[in-house]
Amino acid sequence: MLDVGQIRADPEGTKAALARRGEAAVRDVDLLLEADARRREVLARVEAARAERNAAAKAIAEAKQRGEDAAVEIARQAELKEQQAADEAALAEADAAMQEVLLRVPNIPHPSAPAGAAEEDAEIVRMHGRPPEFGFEPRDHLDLAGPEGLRLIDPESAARVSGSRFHYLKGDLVRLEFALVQWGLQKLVEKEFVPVVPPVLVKREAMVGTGFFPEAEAQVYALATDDLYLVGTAEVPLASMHGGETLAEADLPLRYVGFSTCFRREAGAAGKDTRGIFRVHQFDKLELFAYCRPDDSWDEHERLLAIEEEIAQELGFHYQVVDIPAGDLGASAARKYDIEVWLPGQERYRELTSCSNCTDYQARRLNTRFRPAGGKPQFVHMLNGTAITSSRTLLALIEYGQRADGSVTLPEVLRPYGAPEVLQAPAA
RNA sequence: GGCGGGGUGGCGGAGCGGCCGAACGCACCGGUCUUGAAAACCGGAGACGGGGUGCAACCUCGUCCGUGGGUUCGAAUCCCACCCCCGCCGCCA
Repeated sequence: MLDVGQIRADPEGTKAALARRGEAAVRDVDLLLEADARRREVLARVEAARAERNAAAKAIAEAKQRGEDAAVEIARQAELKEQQAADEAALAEADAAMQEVLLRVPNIPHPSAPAGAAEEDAEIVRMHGRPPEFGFEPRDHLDLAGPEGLRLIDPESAARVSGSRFHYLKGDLVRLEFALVQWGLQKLVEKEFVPVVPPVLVKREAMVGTGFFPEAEAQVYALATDDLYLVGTAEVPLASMHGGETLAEADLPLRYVGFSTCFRREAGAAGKDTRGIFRVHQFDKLELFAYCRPDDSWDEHERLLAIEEEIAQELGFHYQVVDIPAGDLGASAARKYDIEVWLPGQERYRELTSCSNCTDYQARRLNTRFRPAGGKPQFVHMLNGTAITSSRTLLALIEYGQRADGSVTLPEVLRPYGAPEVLQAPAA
């Protein structure tokens, strides 16, 4: 959520900045300013009326103290209340109108975020490595590990049990997932991230607070009977964890690494990426999350990206870092980097991880602040980034480790954490 | 799931329907005293929003005692719903 005071102070600047996201956001700023003006106009009247009634109530109290009869004042009070009712209702209406628009307006993109709205407008920041050479025609992860291969990924049974875009992960791939998680966790704990297993069912407030609602409501599974929502990322509970709190400045930055299962409806993705486990309804993820002082957030953003790159490099991936264009940013992000890994099976770069600076957008919605030395409380900045996923990281490892005979070897670094040297087909 | 108790400022904890934005204690900030500190004493301090100002200091008004409704001229205080915490019972991976 943006700062209304800031928008009021510089409406044209705000609109110009938001125009990089598209026209809808610009129109919303106008709506917001209208609603805000209306609200303040009514508010002035309502507050004057309230002041009058407060004074009258005080007069009644004093009269009663003296043992006098206050019937006349009481009658007057009833009258004032009557007159005020319409304005109070108008105020509630104006408030609601403003809130609605305010929740919809996305974060202001950082000036350095590239122009454009399409995936292709992303700027390549840098490349690492080069595409692996196999000396044979590389296969994709489903050929290698699916029903026709090592039988470690079973989408067919899952389709019967749960529907499309679900899968069973079996045998050595499960060991690999847990090894990856342990390895990642170890690395992040060394970097002083606090591990967290958060709740994956959250209330509506958490979804709104992190900016997933209203923008991405269609992507979220809802449990109607309990009024809870399944998170698509640990970002939601990690961002909400300190909601309403005023953090101590000395505690910043707060860095967490959350492990959670993630649930995504993938509405609107019909027919897209249906092969294998690239785009699925359920996967596990190790997520980076940081709370920091506003002055530090751009450094923190680079730091999170560097960690993601370190992970990708140690796993042996060839990738490019892209800077997501303003028009393609999620509502909460001011700037976002993706790491796109080269997939031998698809012969192209695909999103592996993502890393966003949401500045104070989520903090304002969730009311998470800190008190600078001697100053007034202000909103923290929040950032999030993917460390490791059980879908795409696993997928890439399978494709990178393949050999001519269809067997798959795994990186040395994971062996101490329980990963097998070579993936074996399960007994059953 | 059933029954009972409870949510008040940074923390603890009072609070009669009007004199309560809220006693008191701790923590905090400033001052006196002291070579310095501690102690003692004196004083000050909440958040958010509107207006007076372009900002700030400051002044002023409003809102906030878990959340949302209601009763009342007037609600921290009474009523209802919801959320959360604690206890006991039941059920259970």
